[in-house]
Amino acid sequence: MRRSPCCSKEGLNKGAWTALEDKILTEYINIHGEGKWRHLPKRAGLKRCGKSCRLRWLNYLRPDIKRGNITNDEEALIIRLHSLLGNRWSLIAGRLPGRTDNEIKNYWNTNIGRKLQNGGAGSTLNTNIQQDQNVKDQEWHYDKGSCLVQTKATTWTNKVTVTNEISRHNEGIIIKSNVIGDNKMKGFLLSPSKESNNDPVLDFMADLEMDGNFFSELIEMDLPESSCQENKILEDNGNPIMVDKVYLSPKSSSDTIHYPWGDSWYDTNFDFLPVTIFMESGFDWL
DNA sequence: AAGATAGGCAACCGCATTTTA
DNA sequence: GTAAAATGCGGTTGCCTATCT
Repeated sequence: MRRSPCCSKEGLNKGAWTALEDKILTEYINIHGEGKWRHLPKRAGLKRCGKSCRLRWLNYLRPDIKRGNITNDEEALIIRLHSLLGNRWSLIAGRLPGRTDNEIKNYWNTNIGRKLQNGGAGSTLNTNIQQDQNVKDQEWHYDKGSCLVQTKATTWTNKVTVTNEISRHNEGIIIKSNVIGDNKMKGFLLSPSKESNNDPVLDFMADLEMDGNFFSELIEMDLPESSCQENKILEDNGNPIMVDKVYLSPKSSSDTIHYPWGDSWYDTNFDFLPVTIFMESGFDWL
């Protein structure tokens, strides 16, 4: 037995919601709770698609929605999360209590995205991240493809090799030792297989299941001081280059790393600073 | 003052994934 | 196990308001 269609689109209201519709929806959900969106419009007496009701509730009517402008801290966090996750707005929103994915997406498109576009990534953003970019005469060795991406909001499916040893790299991504543990990252390296023609991001995704907690810990984990330079990485001569992902790199020149995809070796015995160094405050809930 | 343009945001649309019969 | 509905998500649209000319 199959389900019946979610709703007939005939005779349904579209466009802006009226105060009366909001009231009806709010009262219905207050009594019956969220969910069952398919049946909600009919039962509540709304001439709306269930999908529309859900959206209205989640983006506007929910009591825990935070109103008002995005704060500097929130903006900094959005930027940081976006550099890690890309346009995973729902996931980013999950880290900003009271903010919706739609709101963050709109904010990004109308504010941050524009800043980045106009001034170059990281160059005009008045954020804590930028302040921390002023560090350091570091020697950077880098290559494309070292980044973290999540395919879905709660589950990561990543292709990685996890090892407690220094590993050869031809098989693909390598992570050395205790990636997630006591919130310390000791020698965390990701790289694409140099033989692979695949997108390194995709390369990175398979084989290892990580739940939402992994991301929580990932956010909290130690990262190199300059990895948060908004899409900017310094070449050895000090000139910045623009990349489209955040790279994890060694902290100091004494820890010079030749990344695996360069057919070389690496030593992961170096320190990372906490990611929260880039945010001044307000992220205790992370 | 009026029309044009730009910006902001709520809502819609279509696709992917998950759930369920 | 399969197929279709339900749900979730990101991209896009279009309306409203503010600002500019």
